[in-house]
Amino acid sequence: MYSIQEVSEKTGLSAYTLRYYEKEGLLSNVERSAGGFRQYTDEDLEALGLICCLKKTGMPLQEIARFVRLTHEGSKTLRERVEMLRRHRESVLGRIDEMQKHLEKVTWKLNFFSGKLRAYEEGEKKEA
Amino acid sequence: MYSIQEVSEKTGLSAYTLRYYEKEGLLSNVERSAGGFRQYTDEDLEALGLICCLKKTGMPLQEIARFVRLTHEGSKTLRERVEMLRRHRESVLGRIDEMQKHLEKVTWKLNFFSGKLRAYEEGEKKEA
DNA sequence: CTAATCCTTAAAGTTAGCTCTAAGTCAATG
DNA sequence: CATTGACTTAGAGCTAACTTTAAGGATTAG
Repeated sequence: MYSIQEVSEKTGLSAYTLRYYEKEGLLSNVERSAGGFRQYTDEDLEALGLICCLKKTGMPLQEIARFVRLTHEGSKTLRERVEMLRRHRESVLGRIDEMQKHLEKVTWKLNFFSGKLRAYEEGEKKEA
Repeated sequence: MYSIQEVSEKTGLSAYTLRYYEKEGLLSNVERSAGGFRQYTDEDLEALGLICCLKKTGMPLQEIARFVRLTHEGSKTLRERVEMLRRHRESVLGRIDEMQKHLEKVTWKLNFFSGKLRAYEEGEKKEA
């Protein structure tokens, strides 16, 4: 059982954000202490792991919330969830691919300017 | 020479966005017709290519604007520009790497749920 | 000539994803 | 028992990157 502060440290998400996520339906059924304090279980941390993973790969919070809702509806939504993950996976693959293409251009530009810089510094040396 | 509309079509950026980018200093010295209409040259398109590339790899507009400003200041800023590109390249590499790691988890989850789905559909068949 | 396109400034509106504050109460720790 | 930290709701504020509107005027292509 972890306090909101501990989970914040473990996940890198602020306590504000954790409450916000809960409000937005990304995380549900978080247990409470007798006094009403959130008590996160290891399962919650697991779930947060998936959430962060989906978020970091660019899935919008709304869609993550939908995924979580479907999960709570049980097996009859399995097809839909698999479909969501499949599409998301495709989109991530696409974005990685795009990034790599753009990276080539960045690298090219970097080399280009590095060359210019070397030439320029040669020029400076001569002047000195 | 291309009209703003044509450039919009070529780049996928709206005319609004093109004017906005100009205002923010991402694109400068765009030529004008006698009547004041923007007339983009092939060079401008080139520059837009780099801008889009940097943007798509996650560089904030402010930083792109800085890069463009430095470019206009000539060779004495070469070192700084090379440094910017070098750092940006590193950050892109890092993000691609992170994405790939997260992708593995997505793939794993997808396979996991696919398995569950198959089992579930088997169950359905038996019932029918 | 006329319809379609472009121009301007200034500012408001939008979306996503937080981030923080207020105001007041309650719980846990030493 | 005092201090620290958590709780609530509701709403304001923030950043980035647009997007749109308003209002009026000028230009260009066919």
